Amino acid sequence: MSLPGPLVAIVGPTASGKSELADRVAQALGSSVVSIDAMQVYRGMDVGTAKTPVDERRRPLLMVDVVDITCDYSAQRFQQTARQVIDDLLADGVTPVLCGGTGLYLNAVIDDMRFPSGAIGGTRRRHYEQLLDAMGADALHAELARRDPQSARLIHPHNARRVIRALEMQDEGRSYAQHHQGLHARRPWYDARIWGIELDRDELYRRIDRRVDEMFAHGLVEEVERLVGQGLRERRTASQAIGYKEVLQALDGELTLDEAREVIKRRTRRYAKRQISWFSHDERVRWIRADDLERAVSLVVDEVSSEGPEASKDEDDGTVQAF
RNA sequence: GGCUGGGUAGCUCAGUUGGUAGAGCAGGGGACUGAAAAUCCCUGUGUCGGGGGUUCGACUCCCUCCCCAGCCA
Repeated sequence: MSLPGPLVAIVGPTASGKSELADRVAQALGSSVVSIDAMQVYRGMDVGTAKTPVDERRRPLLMVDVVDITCDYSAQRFQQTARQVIDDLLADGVTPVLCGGTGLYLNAVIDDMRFPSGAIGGTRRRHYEQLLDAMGADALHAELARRDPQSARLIHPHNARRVIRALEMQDEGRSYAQHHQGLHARRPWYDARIWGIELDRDELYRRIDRRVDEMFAHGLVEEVERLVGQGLRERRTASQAIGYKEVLQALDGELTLDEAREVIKRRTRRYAKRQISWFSHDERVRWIRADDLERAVSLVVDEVSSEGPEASKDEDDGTVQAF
């Protein structure tokens, strides 16, 4: 049984030029772009997430502005809605163009990733967080080791966030270790053609610096002020986003605006490194340089259109290490 | 021109009574199934400004030159 598809995915580190490439590819395919980004889902978070402005979009941009910042989103919710969106496009006979840098969300959508069904968060999580404060990370990890030694072995004691998650799963009668597959062993859910944008580190960092400066020029501070009125400070997910967190600190007088700008750049660089690390361990990704946009567009487009939706077997066709 | 401080890892600096160097930050690498732009782990050799000398041995002492900062002319 062949997988649904095909679909195209453009991935890569932040500020590498994914959005433009994806938009152009979607234009060529008469399709839409599906954003794979944990922060662009939030309504009102625009300049800080580098969301392509409406009037610059050649094709519809989906999976952005789907919730208010007061909502604490999750990978599972993203999986559900994004798959619905993708399936609708496929049903219309077009090739969806996914685009984004949130590795977990990408894999949650295009791979067979199953989340436990129980509820999340709420009082139980608060309970564990209080426990963490009271006993410390090592003791909490020891508690996990007592209840679920297999999972405890997979999680570093200091990674309290994941320790808590594993304890929650244990409460649901599940084990983190059972669901854990690592990045390598994932089964595809869709027939996805994944392209990664590659560029020199120096050039990437220059682009990041430029982008951050542009965000300030385009009203990042005003955007944050506006969102504060909507409760940004109280939200744990939205308020920790790069750019938002630091401007919030600046508004609180903990940083000067210039310091905030530097911290944002540094944090973005590190984020980019994590993205590269995540995507470079997926063997399906074919890396391309986007120096020549036209060439990149036709490379991606030709690859799907030459085969047609039928010939979509998920085989490793000699993986072009494109130019 | 004279005096006084300084010149040690990309940056800021430590370096004990002479035994060929070490922190913070930056940077690099990695993990990853419900917060993921999050969370967590690993990672520090550089002509100790140049040259000469003393010494078994000098980043550490002496001489000299170069550079920087401040003060005095």
